[in-house]
Amino acid sequence: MLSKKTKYAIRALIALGRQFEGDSMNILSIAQNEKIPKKFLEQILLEMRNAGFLFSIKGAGGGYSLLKNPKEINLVQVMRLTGGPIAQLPCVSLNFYQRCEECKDEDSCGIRATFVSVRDATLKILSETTIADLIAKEAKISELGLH
Amino acid sequence: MLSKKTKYAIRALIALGRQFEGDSMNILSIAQNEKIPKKFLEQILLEMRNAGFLFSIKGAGGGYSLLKNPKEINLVQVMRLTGGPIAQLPCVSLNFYQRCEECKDEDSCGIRATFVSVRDATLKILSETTIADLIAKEAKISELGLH
DNA sequence: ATAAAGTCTACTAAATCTATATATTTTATA
DNA sequence: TATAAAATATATAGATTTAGTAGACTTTAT
Repeated sequence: MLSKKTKYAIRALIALGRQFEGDSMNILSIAQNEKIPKKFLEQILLEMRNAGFLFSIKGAGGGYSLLKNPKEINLVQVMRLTGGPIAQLPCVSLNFYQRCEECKDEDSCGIRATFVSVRDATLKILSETTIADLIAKEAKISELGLH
Repeated sequence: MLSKKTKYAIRALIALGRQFEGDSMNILSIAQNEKIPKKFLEQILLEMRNAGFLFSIKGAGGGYSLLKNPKEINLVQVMRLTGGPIAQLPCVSLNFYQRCEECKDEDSCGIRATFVSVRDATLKILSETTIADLIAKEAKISELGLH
């Protein structure tokens, strides 16, 4: 399951991505627009800032802006940053690997092999989807009035 | 993340599948062979019994056996039974749908669209993988001594 | 000086997951 | 027929994770 934290992070990046190279946005306005609890969002933005995705200005009139181009941020990066593993099994995770305690032999484990496939399929989709793609999709549909 | 419950359920089905149409197995021996906490396994087997996957005999000499052919049990069925949703987002789940509170419009939501793709890719793999496949893979490799 | 805004750390509350406990029922068999 | 093996059923405990809140601090524009 995608955590709310990750979902909020993606939504915040979309909001900031729409303003890429434009004005900065403050936490409160993102929180209100995206319906994210403000204090929770603070933590999330801070983490993304410390990871080099965002730039911030303190003080009155301050706020956040996106440092990286939305085209260069894909969902794998965001999920790894905020949500931990993408894999559904620890023994299959590339970045958060943990052996199953009860496992007799990883190489012959059919469950593991299956979830390696699931992981790879997931990784493919998420690595090919960028914040720019999400912005484009949302803009396109609302502009056409298709909803 | 796949819960331990689901992982244990699959492992138990593999163990029972190896004996399909043969002798029944008791909880204790499955628990020991597969390194699953016995009391936890009891609950899991009971659930699968009540869902029509297993047949049980009470009393001394009793135990569990598989009712369905291992070829007819795929991982989607098992996961739905023991683990709940397969989707990574509630708003994308076929069987456990829940709207995102903060969602403005599902049709234009790029996050949602992405995770529909992830769900479908996952569903495809899991629905094509049966208990029989897992048994075959494990048997094949251990027989060849490849590990 | 004041208010707006980000920073940082700690904490709490709720939910979920994992596992255990206890009592009951059923059945084979010595 | 007493005993032990084994499943059934429900309740509960403990641990972990997730989500959200609180509060004190720093920085900066006006």
